[in-house]
Amino acid sequence: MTQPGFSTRERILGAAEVLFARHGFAGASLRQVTAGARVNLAAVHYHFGSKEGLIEEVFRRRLDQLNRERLAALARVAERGNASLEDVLDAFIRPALEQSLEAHGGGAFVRVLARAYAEHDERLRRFLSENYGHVLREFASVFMRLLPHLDKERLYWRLDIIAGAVTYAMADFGIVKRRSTTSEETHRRQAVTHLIAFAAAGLRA
Amino acid sequence: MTQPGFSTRERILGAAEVLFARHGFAGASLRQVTAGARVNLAAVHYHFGSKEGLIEEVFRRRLDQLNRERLAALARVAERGNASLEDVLDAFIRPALEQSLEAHGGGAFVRVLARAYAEHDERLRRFLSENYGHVLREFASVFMRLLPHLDKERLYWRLDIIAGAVTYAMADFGIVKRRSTTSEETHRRQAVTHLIAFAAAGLRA
DNA sequence: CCGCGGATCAAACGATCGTTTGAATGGTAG
DNA sequence: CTACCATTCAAACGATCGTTTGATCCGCGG
Repeated sequence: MTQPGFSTRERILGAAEVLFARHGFAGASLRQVTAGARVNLAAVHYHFGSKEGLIEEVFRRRLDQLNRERLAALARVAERGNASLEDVLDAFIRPALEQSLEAHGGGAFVRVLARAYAEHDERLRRFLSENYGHVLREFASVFMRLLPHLDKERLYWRLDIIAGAVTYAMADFGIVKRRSTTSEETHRRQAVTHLIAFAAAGLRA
Repeated sequence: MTQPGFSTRERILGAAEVLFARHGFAGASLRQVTAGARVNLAAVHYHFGSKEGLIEEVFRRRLDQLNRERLAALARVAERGNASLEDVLDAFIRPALEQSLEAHGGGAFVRVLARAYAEHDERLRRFLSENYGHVLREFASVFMRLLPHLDKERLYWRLDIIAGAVTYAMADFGIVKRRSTTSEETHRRQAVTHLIAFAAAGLRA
């Protein structure tokens, strides 16, 4: 992604994603980004206007794809008719897993996303809510049908808890140390399996 | 905490905690910190040696107290003999809640802690592991006794998931918007109640 | 009374930050 | 070939960063 064969724009986005994941939005400088992407410093402002514009584009690119896949997976599950709780959770979580396993540093974005939560930035929250709020609402309505005994407030609380756990687990922030004999891919896949089982039990309680 | 009546050292720690929570470790400058604490810029280096030293002391001060209270709560639960899963979870989570409700900006530290996870900094992780790893091990062994059907690997995965959920919920990163009629204290207390119920169900699965 | 030392202060250090400028580059339409 | 326009480039802008310096303050023991 940061190598020749990709456009200047794509190389900047790729390098920014990795460096934002590693050092944070304030901690990663545009000079580090442009050095990593092997492009001129001014290219960032030419293509994205500002550092803030670059940050937003890093989000937009990945989240557009991620939420398209989530809605597609949800639709696939819903039309089968006999969807289980685990199926719906899988439709939400697995696309994030698959993206994190993509070739060109896909694993970095889940950490950028976790950073964004920690940033607690109001502008960013509004951006996320406006562009991707409908995805969450769609999942919530399906959960509501599957858990008729659960009142709305309880459901929202639990989905919130799950969202936090997913973010945390996918970003590999945990204390469970990956064994050197286990690949990063296997580790992430195990995390998803445990997450789904745990979340389903918590929702059914 | 940032007001007269507290020592220079305490005022710096208080202001730093709030600003690190709001803007991150890289995003909050020492000039902002010393301005907020109403002390001279050089006071940071006089009392803490460097910005890194200040960050470590912000952690040490709160975590020492937090984990002392966690172990005390665990001991209180254990000696009663008939401890439930919910009791043990409460011993882990409630001290964090109580600290977040303390008078002098206690709510800031849980967000600083969440930032630290996101930072993914190896030095900081080692610092946390060396100083507070024994607390986690102690809780794990109690959970192991209460959940004899659960193998060690599964237990560790689930505790990891819970730790993530707790961190995110206490830091108020969620999408559940607090109603204007609900105080921040009530909101946090509700979060803990839902967390414990959810986590207990997930562990029993 | 003096003088020592911890604490605080204003001021400046060089480095690095995001951003801007204006010129060079190179492909393409007329 | 010429003219144009999107792109890339080196260089510099002022602002702000963490850190250091040396002077100044002030309470306390001798």
